[in-house]
Amino acid sequence: MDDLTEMLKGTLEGCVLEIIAGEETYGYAITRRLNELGFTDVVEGTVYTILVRLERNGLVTVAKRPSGVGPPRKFYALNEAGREELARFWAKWEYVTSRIAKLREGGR
Amino acid sequence: MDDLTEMLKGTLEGCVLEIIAGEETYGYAITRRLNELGFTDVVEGTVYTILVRLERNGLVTVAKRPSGVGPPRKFYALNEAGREELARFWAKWEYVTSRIAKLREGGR
DNA sequence: ACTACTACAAAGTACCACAGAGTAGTGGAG
DNA sequence: CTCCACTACTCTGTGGTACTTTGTAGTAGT
Repeated sequence: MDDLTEMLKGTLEGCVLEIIAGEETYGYAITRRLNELGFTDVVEGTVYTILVRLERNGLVTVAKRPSGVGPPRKFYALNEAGREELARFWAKWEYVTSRIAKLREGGR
Repeated sequence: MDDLTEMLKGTLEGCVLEIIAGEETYGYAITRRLNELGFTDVVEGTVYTILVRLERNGLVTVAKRPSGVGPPRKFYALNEAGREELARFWAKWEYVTSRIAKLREGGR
């Protein structure tokens, strides 16, 4: 699928949040997960900026742990604020998708 | 619904395209239509920049007509390239929404 | 050494928001 | 009759945010 960049604005952060909500994980693995899911063009650099933002906004807790196969990993987990933000994200997502569905079917 | 700005990036243009595909229309009316649909914060300025872009990219044809209740309106209609772009937009939209649905249900 | 794994920073781009200016017609106050 | 207010309508400049690109750099196993 060609360039999804613009369409991912504002949603990629929510996706990362959802992935972290599922399990405590780290940047590199999150990137791989997104790639698997079909967001093949997402690279580490993108994910790290999102993670930095999440941390700055106090939505996640961070723990550094040795990896055994490379440099230490920084594991991220959602805190309460993060779960609330995730809920808000899904609410917005549903709102937007429902309006667009309506538009598409020519709804009034 | 609070700030949808970021989530609309990359989709608003497609919405405008879809509206124009439905009927030949003009900027002000498109804005009102989007507002009705639930995108209440979208303002004229935003729509005009999109229309300028569509025209520059050769996706629409333009016709200026007197209005009777104000300055002349610029009516936009999709051309063949515009219809193709719209089809690509929906394909991307379906792709993204399906991947996100998968992510949400914890799909592998 | 080489490769895979992992984190990060800087510069660039695209899209939308905000705010304001400017044009055209209508209806009402004086 | 003129001026003003109001609505409809278009256009432009500035700015913010998020994602991309590109590159650096460090750790550990083969």
